[in-house]
Amino acid sequence: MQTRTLRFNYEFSRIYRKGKFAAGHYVVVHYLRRPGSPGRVGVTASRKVNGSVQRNRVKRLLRESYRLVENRVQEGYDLILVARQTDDRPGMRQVQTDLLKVLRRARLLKPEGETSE
RNA sequence: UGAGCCAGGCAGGCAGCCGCGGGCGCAGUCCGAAAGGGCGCGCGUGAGGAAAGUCCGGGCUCCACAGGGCAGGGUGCCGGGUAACUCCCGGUGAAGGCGACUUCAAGGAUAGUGCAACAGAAAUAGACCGCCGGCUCCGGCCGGCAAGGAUGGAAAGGCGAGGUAAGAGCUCACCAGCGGGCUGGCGACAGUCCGGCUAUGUAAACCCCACCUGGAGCAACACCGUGGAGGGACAUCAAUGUGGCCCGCAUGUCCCGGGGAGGUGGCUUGAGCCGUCCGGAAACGGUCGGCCUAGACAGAUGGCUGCCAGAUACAGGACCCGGCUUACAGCCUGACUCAGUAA
RNA sequence: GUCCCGGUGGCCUAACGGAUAAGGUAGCAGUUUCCGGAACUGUAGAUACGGGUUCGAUUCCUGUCCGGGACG
Repeated sequence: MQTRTLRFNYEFSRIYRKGKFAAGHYVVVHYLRRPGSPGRVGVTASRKVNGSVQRNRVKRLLRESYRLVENRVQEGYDLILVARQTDDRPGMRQVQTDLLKVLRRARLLKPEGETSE
């Protein structure tokens, strides 16, 4: 993964506090502009997602979804992808389309070249 | 064939491509004075039977501690296993089941104290109805009895016979319980004989007896530790600020101890796993041989495709072991029981 | 992750091992009023779940589930 991962709690806190967010059905994206940086990302699951198996599962799906669309994301942003608690257990396609929808709404995708993929 | 019961085991597999954590190797590039670090390539490795609940027991680490006792907590039939246990194995007794089998905190109620509501005459203590005898003014009174009725979870052993005015272990047989002897057993206990003649329940109520027991927990603990706060030393009025000037104070340099953020260790070779043989009824122990099998710190196992007939439960390590308990789709293997049918 | 508390009607609190589980508030119905409120009367509604000890369990023991707290 070219993008570096967020590591410390204060980094998460600053993005939650100062950044903006956009929510979908399965995922919430918090983002904060950070000029001059290649961009970093952190993946988390809501505490309401019951069971470590479910939490880790949705985090894996989110990581994989992000990896597949990584090169289409605007640079210079810190992102946090938060998995939400839902009644169903989402599959890969659902998470990926939801993530794309949210990123597009937050205008975090690169303007052109995305249709070529 | 159906129903059941017990023990053990598996927990989707294979292939291709992309991706992730740890390890080893390679040498290219970038950063750095260096040590080293980032990016890259290759090889190999990478969650469970419960990893869970945190209910017990240990290892390990730190703190406390001369020795002994009390208090508090725990355990509680017997023998064995184990590092240890509230666990496991075997046995005894009791309860349940036609049975295979299952379940049991299963010491002591003549050490003492407490409690036992309501009902009932009476709850550890006796006479309401009643039965029998006597008296009678026919209302009942006196005495005997504890078999029957009624209440209750429990009513002074049970049941039968004798006996009696009616009754009663009053007497006798059997059974239960209590005490003692003998036999078997390491023991719990079992069998048998004798005796006296009967003792409510509750100790997961206080308690008594026997045995065990310091406290905390890897976010323990150890090391490094920018800055900042504190203390000390030096320097020297040379410089700056305060001040009319000196002393002093702050700024300067060095040291000290404690140590927040962060980093490193602890961190995986261990009461380890697999197999052979031996001892043992078993749990388990021993000999020999082989193997190395996650160590993360926003926290690694995922995605796509194909095949296997179909389907994929409960669920993810966080210092490590031994147990218990709880959750769980679909199966496999073996022993046994009952019912039906056939031979 | 480690350690520690708690669970009673919709909500807030009571209940030496002995009831038909008590009270306040909210709900419903009625009385009162022209109507509403207040007041008065009545009424329904609960021991988180399972097992055990006991004659008898909200209480004692045990196992689950749920909620909360401390450290971080």
